[in-house]
Amino acid sequence: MSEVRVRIAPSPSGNLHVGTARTALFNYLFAKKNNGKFVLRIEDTDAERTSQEYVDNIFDSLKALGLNWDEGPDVGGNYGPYTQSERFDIYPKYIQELLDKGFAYECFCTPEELEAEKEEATRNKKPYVYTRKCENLTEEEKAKLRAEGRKPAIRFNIAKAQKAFHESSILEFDDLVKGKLHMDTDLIGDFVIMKSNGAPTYNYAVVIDDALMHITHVIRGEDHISNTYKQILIFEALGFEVPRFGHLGMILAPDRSKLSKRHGATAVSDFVEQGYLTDALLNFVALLGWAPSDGEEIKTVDEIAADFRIGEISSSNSIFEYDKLKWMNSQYIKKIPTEELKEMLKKYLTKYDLTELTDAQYTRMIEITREPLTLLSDITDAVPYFFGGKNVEIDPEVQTNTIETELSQDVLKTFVEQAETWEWTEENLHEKLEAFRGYFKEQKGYKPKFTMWAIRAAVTGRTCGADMVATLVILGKENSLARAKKALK
RNA sequence: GGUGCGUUGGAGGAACUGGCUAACUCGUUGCCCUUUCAAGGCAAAGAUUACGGGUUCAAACCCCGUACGCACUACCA
Repeated sequence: MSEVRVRIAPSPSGNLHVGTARTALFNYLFAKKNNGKFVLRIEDTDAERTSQEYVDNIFDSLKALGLNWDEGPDVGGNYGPYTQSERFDIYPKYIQELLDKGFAYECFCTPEELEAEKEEATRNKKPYVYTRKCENLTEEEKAKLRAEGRKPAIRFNIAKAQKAFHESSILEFDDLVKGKLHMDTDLIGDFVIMKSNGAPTYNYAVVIDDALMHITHVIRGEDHISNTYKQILIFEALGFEVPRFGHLGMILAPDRSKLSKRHGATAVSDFVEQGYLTDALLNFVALLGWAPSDGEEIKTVDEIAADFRIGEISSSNSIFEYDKLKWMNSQYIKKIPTEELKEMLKKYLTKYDLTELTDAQYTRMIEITREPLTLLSDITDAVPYFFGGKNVEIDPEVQTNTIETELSQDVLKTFVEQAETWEWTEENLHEKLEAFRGYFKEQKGYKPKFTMWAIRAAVTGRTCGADMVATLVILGKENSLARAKKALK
């Protein structure tokens, strides 16, 4: 059997979508599993919707995900170029072949005429299929239309191709994930393969590219199922070997509609910006439609590749559950060594003056605040009180409900007096505060929790946060006590 | 409207070619731990496998119908 070659062919009309990322992943896994090649092709035939910015985003996102391609626009390969707009000169040749073989014909219909036909059909509640009125135009008729200045589009002759290679009008293929799929080709209109401006259309260009790039397996979203029949026929008409196809279910938003911006992040770069780890995103997306055989969900791409079988992919749509992604992200964050994490988090701490802290203090701060992080960006709101020296912003509610209570004032007064003499190390403070809590509990019946709350509220302006002892040490005795004093009435 | 694909607890999903009380993970709830919030540990609740028929000793798995969802139905990709 020849080498397995798969491809991902995004259209640069937007940033790389998670759905595309998942498709890319499954292609990548399939290639890896079968020792094949993973090809990246940019489908930018529609110049109007395409932009270089998106091309860059696609490259960057795929790279960030670790989905490295063996052949592509930047790395090259034996079957380039890998950007459709650079392949425009190779498309006409096969159009001519199709024309010569009688599998395609020129169509002079105007958009208005087509539109009218369509309306007519919907008015009569008939399914619309192109009428093929240009199929048998004589040379004279064509010349006349050309003389009028009309430029023809080229249409593919479905019926002819179907008849040439199949016994009935039913076209069937064996899908890698969905099994046998079929369609009555009489219901497919003769579609345009080359626009009147000379540009190839999607369904035509993919076939030429896939054939010339020797793609053996086409794994893509199920929104392409209906295109598959058209494409198979072109492959056959041109005498190309037909690749195997595999169609994945779609990814839907929690409300079962298409995943769109209003649901939150949709592009890989959006997720990254929001503080998601690409490894977590990739792992999560792999679980949409696929399940590990050992039930262990947190897995590296290599582990997934080893366990991956295309036929086991679920063929139904799946819902993108942000909650589970968040959980997975938190699991991945936990695995990152602090040394690494503290660098990664700097990106989310730009609103603070990091020079206020020594490297040791900064490291300690990350150590004590990293535990509850779900998103990297959560760090931003978790650490404001480590900055600002003697001043800290107090939450108004905390001010009235916690700091100004009699209990808190009592605790703080004693704290300020006693702490003045304490040696300001974590070890020592730990002991001292334990005794401190014990004292209030025994003498006044204050719950340890409330005693600590008083101190925490005064020093951090909040009632919840990182480990209190470590926080005090990072802030230093001077700053800590200054804040505590300020809280006294 | 037509065509195609799909439907297992709130979500992801397991259950090999029909055979035990329908896994596991997220979420939810409760408990524990505790200087707070989390995290972590433990436990529980939650499914007559969309619905209705049929085949069979036996069906989530096979067949038929219904409903619902999604996709496609472009000189977009």
